Amino acid sequence: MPELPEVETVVRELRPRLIGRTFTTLRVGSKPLRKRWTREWTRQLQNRRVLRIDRRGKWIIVVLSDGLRLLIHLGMTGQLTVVPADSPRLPHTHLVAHLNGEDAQLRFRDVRRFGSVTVFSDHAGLEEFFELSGLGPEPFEVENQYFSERIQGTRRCLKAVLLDQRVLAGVGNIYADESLFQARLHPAQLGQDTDSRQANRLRKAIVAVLNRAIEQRGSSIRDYIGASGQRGSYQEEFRVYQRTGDPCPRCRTPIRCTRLAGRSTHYCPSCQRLD
DNA sequence: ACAGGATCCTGGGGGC
DNA sequence: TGCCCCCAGGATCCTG
Repeated sequence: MPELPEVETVVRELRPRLIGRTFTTLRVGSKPLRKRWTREWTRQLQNRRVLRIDRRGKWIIVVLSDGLRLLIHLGMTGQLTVVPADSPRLPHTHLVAHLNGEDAQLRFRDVRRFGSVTVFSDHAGLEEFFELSGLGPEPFEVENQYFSERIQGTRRCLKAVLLDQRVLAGVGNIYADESLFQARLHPAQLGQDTDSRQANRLRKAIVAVLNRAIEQRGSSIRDYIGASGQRGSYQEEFRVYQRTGDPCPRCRTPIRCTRLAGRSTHYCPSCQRLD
């Protein structure tokens, strides 16, 4: 569910609520997430203090004392919130970490359990994990040449390339569609048929769309909420995503929906031509 | 090597 | 109202 803007919003809202505080008691649910929880992780996290919170693509990194790293992925329906300890515990809450000081808890809730929570002993261990998964660069730091080469070097369609976390880290189904619309590129266009001018346009569109979405604290379609429990509002600015049949905001042609790379894909058949 | 499809899981909505 | 099917913001494994 959550893509880069949603994850960035969670991280920004976690920082003032978590940094400087210590995990005291940890409670773990019985149902497994993508990675099964170990007793060792509970032991490691106990009495560790939160020093910093970072984001890499759709990953949340909680840096704790003694180099420990708590790595979290929200999957499709993950929610990471800091709430008063006495607030009702909702169903599908898989991890509760009690915080010292004020009576608050960090909670991880995930209905579909596509999310994951993992612990790494140090910076090197986490970097090795990212290395192994081939996680690509942050969209904001990408150079034109790198992006063009990655796009032109594949026979996959642009939609599939944007969803590939090894090319860019953080773009998902919503922002892929919105960025392709902004760049006026057809989602089914093949990477190898894309010239560098178009690739550059796409790169710029991605950055602009992501930045605007972050300003709006991400998109809340159904499950997504930030660390404070607040919803995002970028869904009100969707121009193609989930707007099948609506008039294109540029040319009034009805927005079309098709299936690409196994995902529903929204585009304007008139503004986004396949050449 | 690469691309596309199936899979993991739960809940909500539409059609009958 | 009930049932069945399809769909959903993601990542990973398998197949051809």
